[in-house]
Amino acid sequence: MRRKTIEDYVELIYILQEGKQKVHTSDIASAFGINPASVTEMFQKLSEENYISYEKYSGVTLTAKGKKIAIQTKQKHDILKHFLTIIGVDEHTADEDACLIEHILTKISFEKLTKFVEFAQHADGNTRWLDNFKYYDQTGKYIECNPSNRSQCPVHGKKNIDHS
Amino acid sequence: MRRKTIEDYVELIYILQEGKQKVHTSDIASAFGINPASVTEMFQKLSEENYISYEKYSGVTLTAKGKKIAIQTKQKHDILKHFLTIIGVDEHTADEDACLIEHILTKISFEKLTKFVEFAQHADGNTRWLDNFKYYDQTGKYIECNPSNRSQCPVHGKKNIDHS
DNA sequence: AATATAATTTAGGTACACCTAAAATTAATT
DNA sequence: AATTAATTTTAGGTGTACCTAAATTATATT
Repeated sequence: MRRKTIEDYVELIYILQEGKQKVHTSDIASAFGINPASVTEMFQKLSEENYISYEKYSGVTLTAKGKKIAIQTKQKHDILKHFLTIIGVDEHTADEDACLIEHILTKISFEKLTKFVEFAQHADGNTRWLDNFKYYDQTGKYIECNPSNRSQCPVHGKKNIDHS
Repeated sequence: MRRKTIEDYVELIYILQEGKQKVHTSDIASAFGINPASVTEMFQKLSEENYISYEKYSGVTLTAKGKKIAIQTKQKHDILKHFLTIIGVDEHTADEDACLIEHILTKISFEKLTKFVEFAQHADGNTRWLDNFKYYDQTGKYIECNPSNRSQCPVHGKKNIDHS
């Protein structure tokens, strides 16, 4: 099995597992938009390699091994999605892109991206640059929000745009 | 053929084409680390779909259609790599990750990322936040570089770290 | 409880991008 | 020019994740 396949399946099982005991073939099939027969096949393989515990006709649950990977993958997904929304990507697109990138980004890049998101989240007066970025994104113009030109600054002077 | 396959091949052909007329089976094979026979197969398919012009035993060149995709893909690659290096990923890793992400990032995300890189590149005094990010990356501490605390600011007061 | 319905699994099959080994072609060496 | 060496292609084969159709098992209805 490919890394992407394992991660996609255990991540989805992890998410669907919330509030129910077992995840069924049909749950996965409809979520992925694939045939239930394909899911059965994957359940067998995932079970062989101990990512899930599986008994015929009864659905699956994650093993500790599977759960660990699910959590790691979901975490990557969330960070990636968060990053994309920070730079202005709509939630739906951010979700879709995160879904694909989560499997291939190296640990190094992921760590840097995590730090970046943390940094961008830190709102104690340091996020002015983010407003500036949004302004650039919308207008194509660079602005400098020094105290000296704050009144005519379109972002902090609150004249043209909503940057809530 | 998968989108990724087409893009990988035409992009590489485009890069290897520089300074020579034709790109050969063996060039691609060694660059991708795959068997020359596999490249021949792909040449046939890429030729069928008009991405390259191919004559047996004589190598290939990109068609207009292939070149267009190659350029678009390379541009995506460069932006992605650039972005990753901005947030502190080493060049080699940035290159590898860009290679994979370039095929899957949506147009929307790519456009936002492009803007972000442009914004980060714009050095007219607006990149202080980037220094702050680097500082956070290295120390885990958030700083605020107001004019009032500039002297004791570890980034712009140039006391602790090199942030050239 | 018997039967109808729904879900799951098995069996056999497909497309894709790779592979190896052998054949064909081109290029290099004597 | 003839032979050797290197490159390229053909032919047949592999693994992965999907598919369809049919068989099996579980669930719901009367």
